[in-house]
Amino acid sequence: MDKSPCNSQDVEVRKGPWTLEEDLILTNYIANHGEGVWNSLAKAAGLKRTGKSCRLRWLNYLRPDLRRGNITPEEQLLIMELHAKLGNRWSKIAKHLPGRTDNEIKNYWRTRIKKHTKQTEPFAAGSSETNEHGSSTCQVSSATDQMETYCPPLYQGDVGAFSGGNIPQELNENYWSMEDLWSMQLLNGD
DNA sequence: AAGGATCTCAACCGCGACGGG
DNA sequence: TCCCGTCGCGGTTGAGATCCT
Repeated sequence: MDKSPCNSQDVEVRKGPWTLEEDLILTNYIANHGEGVWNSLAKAAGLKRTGKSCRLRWLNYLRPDLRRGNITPEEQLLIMELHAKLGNRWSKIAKHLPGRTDNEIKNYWRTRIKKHTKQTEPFAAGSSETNEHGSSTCQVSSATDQMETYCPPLYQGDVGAFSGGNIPQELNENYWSMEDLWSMQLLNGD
């Protein structure tokens, strides 16, 4: 469909970083006409971008109600809490954090977890055999999975910690308890 | 001061859901 | 009911910035 950039009739599609001029065009257009069907918006605004790209740029960068800058400790806690409940449903999590985007939260989470995983790697390596028989609540199938649904090794095999039975089954399988989150707070140290 | 390693974040990609014709 | 266009989401990548040795 859009895979033929040489097609003479199709306007060539720009990719990569947005220029200031493009930002201005998009912002002005939306200010005047509002958000709409993104594909036609891109064309109507005269941008050589896909509607998808315009949408992303607007939602993640240009929207006037965006809060840019450091995630506050309160927001951090909320993110952790919501991630424990919702998993990687970044857009859902973002809805609870006015002014923050799913992309921002996703990036924030991943870098945090990456850091945390590194910090605890020696432990994880040492206790890796615990996962072999699937005896813990964590289903680690790869390094990536470990990052996404990481369980602090201290709790591995210690399912009894959840014996209160308050954790819904589908959550119990992949996500952290609040205790985990609080302990991570301490590890982060900020 | 230089070079390498690591981190951060904007942007792209692929897929599934949804709605209209 | 099927097909097509569009949207929204989650995962991934790459470039620039920053830190470390």
